[in-house]
Formats: sequence, structure tokens, C-alpha cells
Amino acid sequence: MPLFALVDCNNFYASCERLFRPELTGRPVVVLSNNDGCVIARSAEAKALGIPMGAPAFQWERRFRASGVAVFSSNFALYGDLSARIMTILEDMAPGVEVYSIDEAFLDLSGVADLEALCRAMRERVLRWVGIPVSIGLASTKTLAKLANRVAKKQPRHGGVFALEGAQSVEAVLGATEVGDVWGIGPRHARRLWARGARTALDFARLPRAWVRREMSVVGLCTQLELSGVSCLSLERAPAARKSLLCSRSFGRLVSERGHLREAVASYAVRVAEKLRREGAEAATVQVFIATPRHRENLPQHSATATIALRTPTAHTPEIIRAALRALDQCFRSGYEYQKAGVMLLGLAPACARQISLLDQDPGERRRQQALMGALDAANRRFGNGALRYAITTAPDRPWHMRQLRRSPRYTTNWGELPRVGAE
DNA sequence: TCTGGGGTCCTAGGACCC
DNA sequence: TCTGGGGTCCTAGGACCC
Repeated sequence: MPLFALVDCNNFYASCERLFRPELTGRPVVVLSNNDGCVIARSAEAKALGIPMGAPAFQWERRFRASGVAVFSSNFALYGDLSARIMTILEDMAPGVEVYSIDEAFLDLSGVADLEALCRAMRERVLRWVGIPVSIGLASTKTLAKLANRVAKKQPRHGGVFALEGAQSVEAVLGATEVGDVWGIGPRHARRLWARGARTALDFARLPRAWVRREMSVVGLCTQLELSGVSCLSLERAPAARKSLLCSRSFGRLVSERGHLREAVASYAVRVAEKLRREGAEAATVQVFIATPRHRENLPQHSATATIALRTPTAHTPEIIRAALRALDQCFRSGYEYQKAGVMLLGLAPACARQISLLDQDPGERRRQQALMGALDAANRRFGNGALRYAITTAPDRPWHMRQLRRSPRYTTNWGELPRVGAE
């Protein structure tokens, strides 16, 4: 019988911000999304104040000040680096690790003799070496391990580690869990399940399988089986090859000029092409979308998507920019105030295992392109991102630039922003 | 009057995750 | 003034093939 553990960092982004600001211990901390739009992480104290996940920051500004909430823009350079350190520790200590997200990892602990001891040791080491508190849930399936983790987090008496085992114990936890809190049950399915009279995870587990299969597809059925201890999801040790890449942003303010949209789309194309080369892949298709704000019904609404198939798969930034701008021309309509744009690359395949075609450009040209991109990426790595840029992305007036007024220093990944200790 | 059976591929839309 | 960004998978339906 397989045994899964889910290691989950407590209030991860808020914990990261607090790491270099110990005076914030015990104070409410929130982290805002890109563009300082809404709340994406809260410390325990902030949760206790009733600040919901996803709360629009501007609506809560007064409350933040009144309650002395420390507010941060998101600092993904910092969170990503701390995450990598934590995952390294887990990989040292556990036989099988699947990095599931920036703040979670599944472990396969089948065959480990003293589970509790190992989990407590992992928790202790992550706390001492990195400074981030984690909770660990143990169970026979991934979905149950998720639930066990919730118990570990919510009930302090377990000391951050909880094993969900034994039919009675499983039933008690399922009965005490709202169905919408089960991993894999989103708001839509939750509403349909409530309508069917299934309010808890236990009710859901007891529904006829045929109904679940019909109404919630095989994905829902898989969730249901996992709740009854049948493991359907295995540990994915190696991350699967990516199938798409996206760079999208909301703008600092609304944008109606084609020229500004072109600059924004071109710079997103540059960023997504960089990601593509970091993956060692090439893209077959470029997709662009633009949209007016969702939340303002008084403004004229328009959203559009356009897809351009590249002549041959490529990771060459100028070609990707050209395709993205062509796609933008298909989407754009004058007279609208746009709030967001994005560039997506699809049909990714490894650059080294490339299907050659009759339409291929001559191989010399392809090599020159690769050499150019290699030199560009190396220069930007060495001298800082943006050291070498494309002219179209460097216009001085950039209303589409995102707001990020309260970002903490990149303490661990940028020489200029290292924390200082002692007198200046 | 009457119009098959079996398959693949692509896309859009919906649902979910963190 | 002001509501994130980045992914995955499933299904249905249409186009197309023999």
C-alpha cells in the first residue's frame, strides 16, 4: 500500500516576507498579487482579521492601516529561491519527492520504518535551515494526504504532523470536511454537489460512482476513489514536459493606444521567449489575447484572442515578436480601454529533438539565430535582465507598466539587495 | 424513396489547481 | 483610480480521411 506525505509551507509568501523582518512576528502580514491588485497570501494574524483570500487591496486599504497590517508587493525572486532550498532539503531526506507547487511537495514514503520521526525531523530541519514552518499530512492517497495536511495545520496539538489512517479516523475527517474543501472540487462542482445533498467529503464519497462519472468526468471519479483509499494519482518524480508557456500582465492603467499595446505585447513576447529557451524548447504557435476590465460594466467590453502558426518551430525572439504583433493586429479594436494582455506559446517541443521539414530555413541561418539568442541570454544573465533589449520595448512612457510599490528586497538573489547587519 | 461505419485531429470552452 | 499570473486536463463538436 502506497504511503503519501504532503509537505505544505504555512502561509508561504507571508512567512518568506517575515523571515528578514523578524519585528513582524506576531503582526498581520499580507502579500499582494502582481500589480498590487489583490491579496494572495495572509499570515495567521491577517486571516484572524477576516481578510479573505483574493480581497481587492484598494477596498481594504483603510483596514490595513487601522490594524497595522504589513503589506507587501509580491517578490517571486525571493519566494522561488526559498522554495528551492526547502525542496533540496526534502530531496535529501525522503526517498521520492514530487515538487507540486512553489510551496508544496508530495513524498512517497512507502517502506519507511518510522514515519512520524522522519516527518518531524524534516519539519525541524526546514525550520532551522531555511526558517519557514511547514505542515505534513500522511495518508494512503494524495487526496487524503491533502486532507491530513489540513488537520495538521488546523489542530496545533498534532505539532504540524498528522497521519490519517484507520477507517474510523478517515470517516471522521471526511465527515468534518466541507465538500468544497476537497482537493479537486472547485466552486462549480461544490454547488452541484450541495444541490444533490452532498455537503461533506463523506457524503461525496458515498454518492453512486456512475453519477459522479457522468456529472464530473473521470477527474471527479478519480477524486472520489481517492477519498475511499483507492490511489489513482501516483507520484510524478520528474516534472512533465511543459506544453504551453504564458506571459500576461494587467496594466498599471487602462490602455487604448495601439502603440502602447504593441510595446506591452512585444515585451511579453520577449519574456516568454526567454522562458522557452530556458526550457530548451521551441514553439510551433503564438497566441495573443487582450481584454478590457472584467469588473467595470459601465465601460465598453472587448476581449479577443488570435493565434498564429509559425512557419517552423522556433525559439528566436524576433520571430516570436513578429508573430505576436501580427496576432495583436487581428485582436485590436480602437475605441476600447484595455486592461490586460498576454502572449502564449503553444505546441512546445524540445529544440534538440526537432522534426525537420521541407520548409525549414537553411541550417546556417538557424545556427546564427541560436548563437545570437545564446549571446543575448548570457549577457542578460551576467549584467542583469534588461541589459540588452529590443527597441520596441524601451519606449520612455510606459503606462502599461505594472505597479509594484511595496516590494521587499530580493535578499537572497541580488547582490545589491543583500540584507545588512549591524551599523551602516 | 433511399445516404455507413470507423477513425483522427484540432479547437473552444469549462473546470480545476496553486 | 483600484479586482493576479501561470498552468493542466477533459469533453463535445466539427473537419476531414478512407
